[in-house]
Amino acid sequence: MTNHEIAKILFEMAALWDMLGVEFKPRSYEKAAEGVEGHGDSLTEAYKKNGIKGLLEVPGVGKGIAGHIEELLKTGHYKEYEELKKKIPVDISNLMRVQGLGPKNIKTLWEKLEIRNLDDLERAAKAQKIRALRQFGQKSEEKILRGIEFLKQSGGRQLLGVLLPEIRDLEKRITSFPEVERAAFAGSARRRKETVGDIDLLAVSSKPEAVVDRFLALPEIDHVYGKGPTKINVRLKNGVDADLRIVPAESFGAALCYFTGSKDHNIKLREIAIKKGLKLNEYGLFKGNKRVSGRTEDELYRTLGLSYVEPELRESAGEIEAAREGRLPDLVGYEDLKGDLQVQTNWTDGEDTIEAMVDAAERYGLQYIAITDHTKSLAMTGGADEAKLLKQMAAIDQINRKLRKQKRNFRVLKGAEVNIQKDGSLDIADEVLGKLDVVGVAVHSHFNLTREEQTRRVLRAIENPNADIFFHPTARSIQRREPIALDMDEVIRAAKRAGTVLEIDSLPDRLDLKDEYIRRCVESGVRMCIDSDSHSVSHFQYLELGIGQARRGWATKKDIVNTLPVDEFLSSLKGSPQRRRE
DNA sequence: GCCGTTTTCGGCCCGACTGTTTTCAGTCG
Repeated sequence: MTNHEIAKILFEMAALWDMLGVEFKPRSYEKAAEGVEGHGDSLTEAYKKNGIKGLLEVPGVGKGIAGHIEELLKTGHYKEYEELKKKIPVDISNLMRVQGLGPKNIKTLWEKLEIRNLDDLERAAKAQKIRALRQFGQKSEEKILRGIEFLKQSGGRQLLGVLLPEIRDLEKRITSFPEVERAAFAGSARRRKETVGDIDLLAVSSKPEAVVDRFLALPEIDHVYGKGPTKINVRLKNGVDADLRIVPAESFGAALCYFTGSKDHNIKLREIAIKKGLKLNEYGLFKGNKRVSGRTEDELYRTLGLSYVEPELRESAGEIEAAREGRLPDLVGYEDLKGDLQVQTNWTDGEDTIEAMVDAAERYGLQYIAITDHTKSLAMTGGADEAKLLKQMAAIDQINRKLRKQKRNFRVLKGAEVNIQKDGSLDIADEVLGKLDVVGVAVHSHFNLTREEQTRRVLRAIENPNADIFFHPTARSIQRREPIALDMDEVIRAAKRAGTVLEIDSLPDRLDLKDEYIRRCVESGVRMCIDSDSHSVSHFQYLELGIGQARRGWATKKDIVNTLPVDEFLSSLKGSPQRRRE
């Protein structure tokens, strides 16, 4: 059973308790579901290894829910859930996805109209049966139909890398309104989560109504869900929802914090406020009616007795405690990278020449890149064999000579993205690998091996003395392909033993390693690198996403090898300098 | 049902907005 499947049942339980009017339980189940969903390790495995103790390690899961999960894993059944489902046999998870429908309304729709799923809901709404219900009306009915339509069209979250440019564009346009002093985007995009559900925007103005009017006039807006004097909620033509909130300058910090989230982080801040006899909301931190803080986030955190928490850390994952004790990490910065260690060119499946990639990387502010074209067993990309690699090395030597002559402070490293074969061996001869500056190894096939087989295969590759970096370790593709089944703790231990660097691949749909594994590497002292995996000159911009992910994993500059200047970087690789002789 | 630098019992964030209501429940973030 996957974590996702377990989490789904717990989410449904939360809704079911809500329908029954039970207090506090819903929130507990919800929190447990979130904990399970976000847990990197399979609970099935954790339970096999450590029994109920393994389950209790998940945040939000206590004795009660751990017992239910155990029952589910052991017997495939969960009695209480099945009984509640018998009482209210509806497709809760899908119905909850309709904007404006929550547990209470779903219960009413089931009791009065026997609506069980989205199809029933759509039929009833189209037949105008819903408007006749108490507490519903024509507008609710129309809203439900729009919600169903929206689900059919887009359905869910989009990749951060896809939305970020559009979010920044909106931010810029709002900033340019004459009544606006300043504007900022917040929400999960500011926390650099890998996917974004909707766009949260914040503006400072003393004329909020005028800002609302100007925002409404933007051509991007498709539909207005709701608007008030300081708040507006719309759907954009690109299919994404956006919220704009307008606050006075003295509330900007508090509003930015509130709007950035995460929700759990905010709740913890508010609890700290309560304990200090204060009240925290989006307008500021208050003692009675007196605002004591809130103009900037920095000030707000300090008043609460905390050091400033970077947005990427605000996931209620220990950052509050660390902020209280002054032991937050000094995160790797967005300007800290000096090199990029995974770059493809038109020698295989990249679009551009080595020279073009060099120019683009230099413009981006880098000092070195490794050219890492695919190798031969990845035939569809025109992967290089030994002879082609040797030829490319000669070409790179020539480019470096030219760069030196032009007095450019830039170096091209000879590398490859070497394919890991099914048995964990590499598809290029050791003798040639030994001539490269940087050897990356990667999984591009046999994604469906068992966890034991896959882990064994990957360990063999990591332990290969020629393998400097393990590229995109879990081979996931967000919203498209599941990660390969790996015992990540084993992988991290092996990387530590062998001195192999683990990569954070920055492509919008990879972001692999993901935040949770990055944090484990940081804790284990395993070094990582942040690469763009560029296949064209425009892809270096994605490095920002990888850096964001690294920050979400609490990584500092010293955890990331390509923050080093080129010579220091090269001599930090395993086996060097013996293996590499110029 | 969870959780703990005020607690192993007694709490559990806070406000905006909608739609249906004549004062508020439900949803959302």
